[in-house]
Amino acid sequence: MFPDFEREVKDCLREGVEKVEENGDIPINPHDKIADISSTVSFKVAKRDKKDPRDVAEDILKHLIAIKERYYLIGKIDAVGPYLNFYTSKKFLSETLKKVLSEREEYGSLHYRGTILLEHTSANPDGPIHIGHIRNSIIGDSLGRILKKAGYDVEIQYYVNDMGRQVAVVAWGMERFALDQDKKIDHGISKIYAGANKLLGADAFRKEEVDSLLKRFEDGDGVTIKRFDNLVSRCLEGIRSTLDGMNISVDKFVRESQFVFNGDVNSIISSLKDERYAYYEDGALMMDLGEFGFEKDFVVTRGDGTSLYPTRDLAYHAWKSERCDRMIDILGADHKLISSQLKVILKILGYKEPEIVIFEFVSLPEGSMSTRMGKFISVDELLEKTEEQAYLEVDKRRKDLNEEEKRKISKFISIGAVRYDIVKISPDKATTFNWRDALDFEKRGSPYIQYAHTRACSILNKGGSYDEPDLDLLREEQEIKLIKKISRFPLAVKEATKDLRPNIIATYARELAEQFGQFYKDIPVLNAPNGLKNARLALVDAFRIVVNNVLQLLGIHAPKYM
RNA sequence: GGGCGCGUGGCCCAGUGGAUAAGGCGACGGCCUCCUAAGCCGUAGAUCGGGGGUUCAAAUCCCCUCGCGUCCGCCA
Repeated sequence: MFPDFEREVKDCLREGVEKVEENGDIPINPHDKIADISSTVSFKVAKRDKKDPRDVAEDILKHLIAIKERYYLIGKIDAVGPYLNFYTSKKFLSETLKKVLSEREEYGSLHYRGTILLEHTSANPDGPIHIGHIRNSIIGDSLGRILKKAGYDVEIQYYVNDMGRQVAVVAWGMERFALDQDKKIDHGISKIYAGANKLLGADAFRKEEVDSLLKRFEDGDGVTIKRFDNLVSRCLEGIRSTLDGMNISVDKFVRESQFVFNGDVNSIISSLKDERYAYYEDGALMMDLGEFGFEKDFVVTRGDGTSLYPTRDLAYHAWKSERCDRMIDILGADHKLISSQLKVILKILGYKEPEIVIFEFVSLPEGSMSTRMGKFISVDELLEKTEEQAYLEVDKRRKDLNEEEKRKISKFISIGAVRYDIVKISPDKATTFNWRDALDFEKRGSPYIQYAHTRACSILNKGGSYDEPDLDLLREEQEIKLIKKISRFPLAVKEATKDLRPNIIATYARELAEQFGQFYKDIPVLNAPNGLKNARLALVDAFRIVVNNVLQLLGIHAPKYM
């Protein structure tokens, strides 16, 4: 409903401001600090006419008042100093609730169109995913859900690096170390990978063995390919089960090697060598991207003509480019340079450019993580510990529940807590992981929002069904504030979609739950007189629907009780 | 050395051109005969790293500077 109000305010302003002969953009601010929407046009007009913006605001206000009756979602309009403030009408409030109650889980959906290929995670299959990778997965998964809500047709892809040097190192290590059968497969592989790296050290001879393994793979040697494929598939199985456990789904795992074997990489290389930016150095094909602002040249092939990861990535993006309207990649900060070079080269070749969402690193108090060194905290371990902690919290409060129920609750609380803690942080903030915060459930994170949902469910459960509510009875401050917050959900979806920032949804979810908390405290529902009770039940139901929809966008379970 | 990002109360963090800088943790003080206290209310705590500039208006834009992170040709 808020977008409709926004449109009315814009139309109304345009009409009113024309009277003072101003045509350009009409600036409005939807923030709810003071009014529901405010406008700063007065400054603009005042500057042009060299007048006091406060006088201009008064002047415009007169015109607005005269026409405002035709805008049924606008209630009060006033001018505070130079600011023109718009407030929603009573009609707006009841229309908002009607819309939520009829659209249900569709509420908040927008009408954007097109297909998007969203790539996220794409962690190398050399071990389990750790708390750095999961930031990628959570941002990507949440964004995917948000973009679907916005109306896009979204396919999630995980690009599998199945022929990189790390895979060769694991394959090499497999022959020298026994796989720990007690461990989850990706953890077992990680141990071998770290062990192999240690053994390789600076040993040139051993490194040559790894190189020749890689060469045999690229030359299409059946046995080597099978070995690589086997361990990549098994590692991926482990990664996939971790992702599943966090409500993260991937539509397609795309293997890097397919672009080498089907000739795509070679055709990219031959197109590139005909470009005027191309040159050879010691047998390696290079691209001078100086005119695009890159100091360092881009290396397309090794001296021996074999391809490098960025070149194979180019082939992957060229392939994606022909299968969608938009490509979005979620990448760690270490890919900033390479991804902007990739964009430029795709453009040179005439392909679509991906939109890149960069997130900064997650480090440990003792420094950065490294799969190669075996120095990381895995997502499996994080979930295990948070679930354990969540169990203590559940057990403390719900002695009445049986073991199975308590386990079930601890599980969705811990998944939600982890997801929320990560998604709420702006992607461009580097963070340091610490156990104290990760295991703290006494803050306004996911459990708080889930709890608001359970309270609403509990009221609805006890209140029974309601019929034909007279929504105009909802006149208390906390009722109105809650409805207004509910009305802004589509706005949050729109902003998160436009900026590709899922943390906007996380903030909205918290604000929505906070508003319900205040409502809950001040407004009795079950003990209210009949008509009012009916209307309030409808409001609680509307809140329940919206908080459920928001949690859905964050991949967090909305429980009926906890 | 260069590029990019970040710097907001003791700690974490939202806000990226407009009004009184939003929350959380921690601290202090209140609220359960009443829909789950995983809650609600209140108090203390911020020269938005520092300096200069643009603007009617700057945490937000520009320049300089300091600190941290990250990247900088045959790894991925």
